[in-house]
Amino acid sequence: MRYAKDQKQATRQRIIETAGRRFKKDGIDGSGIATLMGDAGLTNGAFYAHFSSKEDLVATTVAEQSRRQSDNFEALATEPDGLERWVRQYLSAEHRDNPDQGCLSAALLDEIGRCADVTKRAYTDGVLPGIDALAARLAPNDPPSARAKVLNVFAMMIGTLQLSRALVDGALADEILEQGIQDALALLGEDANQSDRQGDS
Amino acid sequence: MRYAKDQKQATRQRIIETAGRRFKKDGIDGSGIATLMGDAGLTNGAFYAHFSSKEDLVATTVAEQSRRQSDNFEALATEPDGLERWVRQYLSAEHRDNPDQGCLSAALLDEIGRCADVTKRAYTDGVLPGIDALAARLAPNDPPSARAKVLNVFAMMIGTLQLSRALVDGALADEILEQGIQDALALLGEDANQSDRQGDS
DNA sequence: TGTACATCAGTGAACGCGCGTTCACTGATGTAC
DNA sequence: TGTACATCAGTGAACGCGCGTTCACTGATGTAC
Repeated sequence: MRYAKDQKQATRQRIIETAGRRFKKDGIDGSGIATLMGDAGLTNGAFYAHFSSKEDLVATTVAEQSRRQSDNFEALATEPDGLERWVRQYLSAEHRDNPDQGCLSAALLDEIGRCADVTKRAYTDGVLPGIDALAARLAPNDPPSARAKVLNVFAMMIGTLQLSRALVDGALADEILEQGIQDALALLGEDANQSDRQGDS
Repeated sequence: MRYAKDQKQATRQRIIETAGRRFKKDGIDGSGIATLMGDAGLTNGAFYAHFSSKEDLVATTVAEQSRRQSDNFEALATEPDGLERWVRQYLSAEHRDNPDQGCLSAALLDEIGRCADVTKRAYTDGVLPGIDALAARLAPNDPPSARAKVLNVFAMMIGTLQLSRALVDGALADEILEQGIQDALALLGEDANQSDRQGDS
C-alpha cells in the first residue's frame, strides 16, 4: 500500500509517542521493539524504516519528551502563579498514578543516567531550556545563578514523585507529596527575594 | 565438593552483595542471572539453590541494601554533625561517579517503583527505620512530623544525584551537587528550629 | 480519460543471542563402622 | 585409625521464549504515456 505524502512522518511521530508512554510505564529495558510497534498499530519489521536502532529511538524519544517538557516549563514561566501551578501539578497524586502520561525524568531519570552518551546529551539539551525559562522567571536579573537552584527544586520534585511511587505505605506516599509542595514553594519563594545565595562552607 | 558448615550461607550473602553492585551499576533489567553468578564466581545453575526466582533475589537485595542504608543513617544520627556529614557524603562527586558502591535509591528508585509489590514492600520496610532515626535526631520531641520532611530532603538528594549522573554538562553536574548541599542543609537547619510546619493551603 | 508501471511504507518470517529456569550429574567432605 | 558411604553445594548443558535486527516480499497509490 502507498500512503499520503506525510504518512511516513506521521507514522514516525506515532512510534515516538507510543515509545514515550511505553518507556515511562515499563522502563526502557522493559520495552521490546515488537510489542511497542504492536502498540503503535504496526509490525516489528517497519521499525527499521524509521530508526537505525533501538538506541536511536531511545535518544529520539528522550529528546522529544524532554523538549515537550521544556515547552511546558516555558509556558508556565510566563503565566501568573506559574511556578506554584508547576509545583502543584507535578506533585499531585494524579501525576504519581499515571507515569505513562507524566514526566520523563520522574519515570526514567536513573535509567537515563545509565544510557549511551547520545541519549544523555538529548536529555541535557532537551531539559535545560525549560529550566532556564523558569530560572529567568525566578531571578530576572541573574538567571545563570538561579539555574542550579531551579534544577535542585526540580530534583526534589523528581525524587519525591519517585519515592511516592515506590513506597507501599499509601498514607505516607500522600504525605510526602504534600510536604514536597510546601518545601518546593518555600525554596522558590525564598529565592525570589534574594537572587544570589552562593556559598561553599 | 562439600564445604564448611556456613559455606552455603556465605555464598548466598556473596550473591546478594554481587547483585547489589550489579543492579546499581547496570539496572535490574540490565543484569542477567548467568553473568551475575559469574561475577560472584559461580555458574548459573547454582542460583536456584539459593533463590526461588530472580524476583526473589531482587526483593532480597533491595531489602539488604536499604536495611544497610538505614543502619548507616542511624549511625549518622547519633554522631555530632551527623546530618551535615550525611548530606556532604551523599552529594559528593565520588558518590555520583561510583553508583555501584553508592545509594540504592539514587541508582534504582524509578525502577523499584515499577517492581512487584514484594520488592516495593522490602524497600519501604528497609528504608523507613533510617529515615525515622534521622527524624528523631532532627525533631526529638515530634519525630512523626519530621519524617515527611526528612523524606523530602532525602528525595531532593536522590533527584540531585540522578540529575548529576544524567547531565553531560560536567560543570553543571558539579554545580547542582554544590547547590544541593546548600539547599539540603538549609531545609534541615530550618526544621531544627521550628519542629512542626504542616499546612495545606 | 484509461492503462501500465514504478515507488516505497509496511508485512511477517527468520537470524543468532541472551534471558530466566530446570535438571541430571559431580566430587569433596563429614559421618558410620 | 582406616575405609565405605551418604550428603549436598555447585556444575554445565539444555529448555522455550522474547530480544534486537534483517530481508524478501506485498500491494495501494502516484505518475507516465
